[in-house]
Amino acid sequence: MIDVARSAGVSIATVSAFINGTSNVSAELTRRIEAAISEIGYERNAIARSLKTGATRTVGLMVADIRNPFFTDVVASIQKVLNRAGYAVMLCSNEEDTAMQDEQIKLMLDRMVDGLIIAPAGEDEIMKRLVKSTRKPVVLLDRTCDELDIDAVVLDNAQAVSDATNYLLGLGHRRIGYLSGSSGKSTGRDRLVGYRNALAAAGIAYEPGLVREGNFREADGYRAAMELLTAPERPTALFSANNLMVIGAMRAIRDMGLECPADISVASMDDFPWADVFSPRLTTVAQPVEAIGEQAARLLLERLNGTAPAAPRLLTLHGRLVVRNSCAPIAAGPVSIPA
Amino acid sequence: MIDVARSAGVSIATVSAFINGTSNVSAELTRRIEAAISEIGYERNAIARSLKTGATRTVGLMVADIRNPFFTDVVASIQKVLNRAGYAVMLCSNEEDTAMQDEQIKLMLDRMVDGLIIAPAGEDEIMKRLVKSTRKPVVLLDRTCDELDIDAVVLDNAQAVSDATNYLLGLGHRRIGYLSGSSGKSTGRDRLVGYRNALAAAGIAYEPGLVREGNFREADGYRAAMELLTAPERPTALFSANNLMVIGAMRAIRDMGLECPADISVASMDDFPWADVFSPRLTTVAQPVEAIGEQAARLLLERLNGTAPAAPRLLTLHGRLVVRNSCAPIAAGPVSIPA
DNA sequence: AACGCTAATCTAAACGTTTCGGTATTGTCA
DNA sequence: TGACAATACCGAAACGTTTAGATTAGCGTT
Repeated sequence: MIDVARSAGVSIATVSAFINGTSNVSAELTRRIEAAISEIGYERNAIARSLKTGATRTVGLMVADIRNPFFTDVVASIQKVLNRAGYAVMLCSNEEDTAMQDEQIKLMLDRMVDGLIIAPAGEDEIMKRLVKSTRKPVVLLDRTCDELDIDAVVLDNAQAVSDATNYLLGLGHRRIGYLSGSSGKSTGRDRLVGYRNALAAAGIAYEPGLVREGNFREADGYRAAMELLTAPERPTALFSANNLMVIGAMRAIRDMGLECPADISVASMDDFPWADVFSPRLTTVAQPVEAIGEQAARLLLERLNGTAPAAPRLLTLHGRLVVRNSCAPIAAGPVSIPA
Repeated sequence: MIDVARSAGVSIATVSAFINGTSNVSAELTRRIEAAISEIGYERNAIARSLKTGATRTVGLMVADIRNPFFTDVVASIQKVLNRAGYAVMLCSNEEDTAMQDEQIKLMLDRMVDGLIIAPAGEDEIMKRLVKSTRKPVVLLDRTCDELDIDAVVLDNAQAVSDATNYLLGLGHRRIGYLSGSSGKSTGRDRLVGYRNALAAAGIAYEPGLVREGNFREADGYRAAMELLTAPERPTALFSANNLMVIGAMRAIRDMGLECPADISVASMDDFPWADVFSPRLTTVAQPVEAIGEQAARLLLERLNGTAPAAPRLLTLHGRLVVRNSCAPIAAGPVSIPA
């Protein structure tokens, strides 16, 4: 910039004013500056600018698992609105691990991002301290966090799972195995609540033996489903608290030589783009992924622009049960024991 | 830092030396500086540091489609090795679109990333000029680019598709529909070469009418498959040049009321984690996603460390045909016409 | 006691912007 | 014609580091 100023025979303050449109500069100087810029091939140094202005126009985005199509969709959506607003996004994944999570948050904060959108892997103290002590706006994605009074956008998880459970109940299922997410995450807890609520409303006793906790990964789903399938009294249906675990569950079903839905019904949180072309065509509750991303980005943008109210906002979106053919009706009465 | 220096009664140069371990500082001053740091809660400003050192310890990563599980896996792998080396990654997606691609590259370069890993959406001039004119190291991922003599890691695409085509040929298929990727990308071209090579080696004439070009997205696969399936003489097998298009193809097959593999065989590039638990269990050629990511990250890291040879390196990894049950053998002879 | 050498510390100049306050220059109006 | 305001431009001080080179102190030699 100093070279441009010299070449155009003006001060650097004028060049800066021209570039940023901060104040009027005469036609004559505009011409000379433009000429100098294109001759020199000048490009503004964003680092120096950031140092002076204190903003990087970059936001950090931490998801819980970058390989999970749910998060991928949300990332794409967030990306779109943030880019349109002139922000770049620094992405990372905590791999559903709190230690990793702390590291990643530090990494981003250290890069001086202007704000953060995070899907917490858990509610550990370090992470809480980190987000409480930073002065940058943070919005929670997919999962809330106790003690953190900040913007968040989540699904009405209890309702979503309740809907799915009711559907299974409606088909006559009474022993519904539940592959739960980690109780260390709000999604894990809230979804379980939905299951219990639906059971309670139907007057069915909650049976802890039908619930297995995992950490939302495929391997967890496999293990959990295996335990349920090899138990003395096998459930007639399985509900998985997320998309990755249901794949593990299907693998377990296959390995046990069972057929879905003939031998066991399966339903799950989170939809797949391929769900209605491969068999069994899974019944799922689809999340409004696009909207979740848009809203999270919007909340953050409003904080960054200072157009947000002081009070934290909690946005709750709604899932949609997509019935396909992975659940079969069951004969009335208690569990049918094959002859 | 200036406050820390004042509080510890030393110069800022000494504080800097202590923090960076640049030179020895006495036990006494170390103690005082540490005390001052923790008292003040000082954290180094990475922006100022970058301004001075000219490095951000951030690398830009542009994939072609962030929703494509292939890229997601590669991203996760790159992320892992880059983070371990102390780099953050700024991720974006060009959505298989060259205009978007130019924008994204500018966005990242503007953020002063130290290097770039990109999966080009195409070989447009702007993009070439951009990467030629930047002084930052760039490595190409998944796709090469004419006229760009830089590091790249790709699959042996011709071989991969050739293997799959041979498999289909071995089952007796003679009319193999090919859902091609865009000819504007090296993957699109190289994979088609593999198909033609296999056909040629088997002494089968290449029939352009059996090939439809798409842009690697699900909708393209649907459209392309539909065209092939509604043609007067329908192919007995379909090969899709990538994972997203094969889903579209399966949708088309379903919409046409056909069964796979009974009515038509299907195989595809790129594996899915769920491929062997949902039916039809797709036969695919799996890419070594983890290795691709690792190698790309390694190439870049070596450039950043200055430990790379001057000459550009081209790494070619190999795919692996995973046979499942989406392809059926066909009766010998020409296409069987149902009575 | 003077000297040189090494190690520890400091001073001050960058890095490339933005921005505050000031100075010409011009135009307006009494 | 002189005072005043508005406009266009500039000088220089930040922003928070790193780092080359200067200074100082300590210590062994002679």
